[in-house]
Amino acid sequence: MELSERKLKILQAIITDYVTCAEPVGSRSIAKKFDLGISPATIRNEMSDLEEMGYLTHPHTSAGRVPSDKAYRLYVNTLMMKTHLTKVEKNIISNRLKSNVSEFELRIKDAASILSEITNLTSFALTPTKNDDVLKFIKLLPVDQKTVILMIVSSKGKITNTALKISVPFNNDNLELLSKNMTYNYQGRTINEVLKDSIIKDVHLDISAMSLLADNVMPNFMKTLEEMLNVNLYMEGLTNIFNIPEYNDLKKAKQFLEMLDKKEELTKRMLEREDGIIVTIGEENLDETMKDCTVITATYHIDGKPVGKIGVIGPTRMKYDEVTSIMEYLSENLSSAFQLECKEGDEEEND
Amino acid sequence: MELSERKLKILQAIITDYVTCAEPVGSRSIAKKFDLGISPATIRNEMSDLEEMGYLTHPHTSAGRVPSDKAYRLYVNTLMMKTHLTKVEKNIISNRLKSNVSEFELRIKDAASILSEITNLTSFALTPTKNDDVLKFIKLLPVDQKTVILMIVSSKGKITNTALKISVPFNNDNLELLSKNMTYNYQGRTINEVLKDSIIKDVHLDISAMSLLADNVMPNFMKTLEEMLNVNLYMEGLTNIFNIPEYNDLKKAKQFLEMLDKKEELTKRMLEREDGIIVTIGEENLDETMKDCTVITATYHIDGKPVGKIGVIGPTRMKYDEVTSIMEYLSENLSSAFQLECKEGDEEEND
DNA sequence: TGTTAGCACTCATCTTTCTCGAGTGCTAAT
DNA sequence: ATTAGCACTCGAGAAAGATGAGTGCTAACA
Repeated sequence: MELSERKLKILQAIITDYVTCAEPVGSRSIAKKFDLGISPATIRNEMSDLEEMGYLTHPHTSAGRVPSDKAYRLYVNTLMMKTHLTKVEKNIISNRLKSNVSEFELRIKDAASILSEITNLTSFALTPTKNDDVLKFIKLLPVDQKTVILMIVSSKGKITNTALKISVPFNNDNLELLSKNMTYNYQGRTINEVLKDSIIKDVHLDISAMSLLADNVMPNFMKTLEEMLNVNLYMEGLTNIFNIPEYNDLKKAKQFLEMLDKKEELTKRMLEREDGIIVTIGEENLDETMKDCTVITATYHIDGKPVGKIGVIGPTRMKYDEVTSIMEYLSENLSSAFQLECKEGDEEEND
Repeated sequence: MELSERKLKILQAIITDYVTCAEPVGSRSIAKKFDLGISPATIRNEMSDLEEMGYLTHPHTSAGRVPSDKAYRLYVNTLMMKTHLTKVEKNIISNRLKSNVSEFELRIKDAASILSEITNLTSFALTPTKNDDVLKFIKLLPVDQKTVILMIVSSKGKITNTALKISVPFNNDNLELLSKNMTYNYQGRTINEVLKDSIIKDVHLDISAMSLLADNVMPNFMKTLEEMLNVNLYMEGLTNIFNIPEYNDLKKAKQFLEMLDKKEELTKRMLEREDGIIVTIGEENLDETMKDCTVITATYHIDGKPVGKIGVIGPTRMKYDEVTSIMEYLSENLSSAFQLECKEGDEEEND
């Protein structure tokens, strides 16, 4: 059987209706709401065909039709049109992203926040992966007689520091020398390289006092590098699911929230996804617990490279057109927000 | 009417039973489970008295009795005995706090995590307030020709830094001079003082080039200080409520989660609470949305000063003895974990 | 041949009724 | 003062019935 123009129109009508009303759609209501020029009976026949073809399902005999995952897939791939965000929506997004917050992570969290507010879905944001982030310089700063701050700056402007308790005596010159030595050794290498390549794991220094200091610093340096690789996951709008009919049931809501509670797993799954706007609908999700959800992710960029993701999770019944449009706009805006701060900047040797 | 010894015993029995079973307690089951040497009929009479006195309530005629907030209050104040944590529990707590995580905030979050896992309640942790944290030194470090890192170290070892884009030319000497100047001006002052005292908001420098640089740096310095004052709230074990009979109802669960979603408000409320182990039961909570919850908070210390809080939120029916004991042990452990890292250290002038 | 009206049939949902039993409160006996 | 006995209450859950949206089929129509 083929998908005639009319079948497509009917399918689109059903999806449109179901997405907003969340109730199985009957032939009569389609005939009334959409001016297709055909009677309920005809629509019924077509619906029956569409069901046979796998685009619709039937909760039970006397209920209307519900779009299947396959139908949503078709809709996303070919039927749906990009919606244009209103100026108001655009303004909300760009204004809120124009952040009066200087902290990087907070802004990413904020992006997730905006996303959940506009879509009324549960959203998340992943902080950038630093896999191919190269070290720029390493600096040790004295705090007091036993404490040193280890500061690591990477090319993407990520700064990390840790206060270290040092058990051996040291002075400014020592620290300065070690800083330079470490910078010289690790500059331009990715964090992964430094961590994996055991050859360069030790800084060899002639003076024994310095060597002792290095012994104190190196384990913490490595630990800090490891922590730099961590990706954070922020979730927002968790309670939104209570307003979604699909989860109007304690068990379902519980399952949903418990799924999202496993943050490490979720993070892993999301990192695996390709770049760009990716939509996975129901059964398409590899994760068993997500088989009745739709996940949409978008990528944001720093220095033109995709480094992090934002996304939404919700029922398969969602306004795909609106949500994807919003995410596209939001991720682009987020990228350019970072662009302003983190542009170019790869000069060498400046401390 | 007076609370005879026997009435207290019965009340205690009812509380003990209700706290574990979550079902209204009948006279017969008390007589059976607790060897009080009196018959159900006698217990019924006493129960009737206890109800009159406000310690018990009656969902309906044919149901057993349920302890009131007043009963729990009595229990917490006088009836309850401190439970001793088992070695296993103690080990779990101290091992997990022995953190292989260097980042300060993560460890606090981890404490909340432990708390929710052991109590099966929803827990939270507040990061330290930095109200009376004094600035130790300020340092500006060059990254590239347009970027400078502003680093602020406070006495409690809190380090913050921000990458600043600078629109005027600068060199190492400039930065060094400005760093020293700022350190000299703000060292030893609390963040609040620096923020409020408008007199010292500007660093006055003779050389005009330096003045321009300072103009670039100061707004960000102030912004960063403001952000340093922020207290973070971490919540853990949100989905635990789904295992609590009291919230076995979509509406209740929703209300609960939505209450916790208002993080700013919650943070404020929790900061207002006194130090030490504080228990507020049901109606005792000022917040309307918490009138059927119990909140317990404990304080952790840095340098002997109470600076942050951990807490649990759950139904008024909870194991007060266990939970408070756990929280006491946990908060003490958390304090001493920080003690190790943040001890003394108040020397001056070292950069 | 495609479209439509008509009608019997289905089945989830809502409401009502009924039954069951845990637990009380009262009374009278100990 | 305590307790046994018994009638009474009332929520919870099961069973039965009513409702109505929506289908699927058939036969008539263009």
